[in-house]
Amino acid sequence: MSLKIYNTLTGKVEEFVPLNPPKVLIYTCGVTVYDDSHVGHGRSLIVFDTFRRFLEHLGYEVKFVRNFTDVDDKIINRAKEECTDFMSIANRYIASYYRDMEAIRVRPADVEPRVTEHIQEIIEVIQRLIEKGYAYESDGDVYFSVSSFKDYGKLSKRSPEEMEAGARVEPSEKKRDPLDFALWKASKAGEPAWDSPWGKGRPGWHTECVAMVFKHLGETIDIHGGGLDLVFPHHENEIAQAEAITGRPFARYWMHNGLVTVGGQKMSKSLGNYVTLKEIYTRYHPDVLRLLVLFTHYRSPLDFSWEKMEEAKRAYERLKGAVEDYELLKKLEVVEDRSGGTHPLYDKVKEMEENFFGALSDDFNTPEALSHIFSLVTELGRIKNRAYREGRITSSDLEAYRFASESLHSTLRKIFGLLEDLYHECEVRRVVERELEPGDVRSSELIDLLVEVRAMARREKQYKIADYIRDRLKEIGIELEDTPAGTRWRKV
RNA sequence: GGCGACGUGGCCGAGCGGACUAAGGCGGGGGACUGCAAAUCCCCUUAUCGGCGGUUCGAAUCCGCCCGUCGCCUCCA
Repeated sequence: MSLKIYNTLTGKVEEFVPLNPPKVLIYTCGVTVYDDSHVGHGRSLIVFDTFRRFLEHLGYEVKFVRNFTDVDDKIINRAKEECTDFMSIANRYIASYYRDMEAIRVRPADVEPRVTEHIQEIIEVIQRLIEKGYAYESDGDVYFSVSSFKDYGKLSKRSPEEMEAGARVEPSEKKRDPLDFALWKASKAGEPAWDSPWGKGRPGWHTECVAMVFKHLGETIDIHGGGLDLVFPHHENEIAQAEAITGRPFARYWMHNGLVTVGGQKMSKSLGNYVTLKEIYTRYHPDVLRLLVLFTHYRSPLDFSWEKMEEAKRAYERLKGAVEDYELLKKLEVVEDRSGGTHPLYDKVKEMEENFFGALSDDFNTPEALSHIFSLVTELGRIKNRAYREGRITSSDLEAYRFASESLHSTLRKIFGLLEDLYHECEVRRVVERELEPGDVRSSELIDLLVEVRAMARREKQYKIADYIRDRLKEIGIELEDTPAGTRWRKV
């Protein structure tokens, strides 16, 4: 089955053919570390993390690089506000980023380069551009000459003439042309600075990605990804620099995820309408966010709301329940049945897997893939329903359930990064909520005790007492569920 | 102003020329199960796809115009 993905460069869905299979080289633009990451960053991170997992599943040897921009205006400004140096700001938010990624289960990239560790490589890229006549020095700055690169605008589909007409470009006496962009900026007093052939300064934003790609991946990579808002000017400028130097395609496929909006407007720092990842995972299991992201096609806009988080949470609980309920079903009385023949569920599993991977192969259609997941979840529910009615389960139903739920779990975990901590949830949640719930272990024993007492009351048909216990537990966030195999409880 | 995207049931959201009598999720109603709940299942809510006009044997899917929403053009995932 061939993989098809939409390529921003051509504007078409194309068959994905890596340059040197089975290797696949991917680069995505990471975050600028001057503040906590929000849901907008999270979406992009989750999308590409999931896509990478899918490529690995297909048998590709993926080398994945995602950078940190650890020196730029915003970091410097933040440092000034706090009367500290830019490096401690960067380090603080890199640490914060790693906490977030661990919580939302975005795997680290194979290489996570930092700009400040690649100054020499950046300078070399700039020097090569000057040598080839694509860049010029001007009073300690270095600019890329947009008019010297004929393909400029091919990614964002706009021509330099149109942009001039738009006339919203930054004016500067140092630039020969208003469209030219900075590769190197002479540093002002008190700002971080590195020695260069053009004097003390620091790199402009657009060069770092080119230098890092060249160093860690090579001159042509398979996939370059990032948020839709990076298409212009950032990615356009990357292409200009890289292809001016090599004369060869920089990235064969450009993938851009749609933006996260709030009430229809882009989630961003400047609008102040952002929700940090930390807010998300202190209120919800991190899988809920992953599910929310995967419920929308990666190229469509995703309008964030807490209502949607609630919806995703319900869906998440259904998924989780389908996988977990095997533990419950096997506690029921199992009746042997030798009716023979294969259980119909095995075919359903096969069908689900084929449809699931088929959907992902068609421009990474995660919503459709999830629809196939849920059709299997419904099949599992049918078995549960039958078992609950009869108070027992046939051995073939139980075995089929085990097979199907394991297959479901393994697919969700490996590809979507969901339900990774199913059987260790208490521990993982305690890590996440460490400060919030120090006494969790003790209270779980107490809850077990109350559940026991309630069971006794029920046996005596003392329903008022039994219901009182259940209602009071619910008030403190513990929900009880009576099953043919006994009562279980969960936090809500 | 320039360039681009989007508008599908109560809400969200796939589908992008013929198996669409339009996936899936969430919500609401009814039923099965339950001491009552919860979980699970079944049924209903549930669609002619922003509007108008074209192309085609055939359009939610292609083209044109209009209306509406958003993005990029300045740092942004």
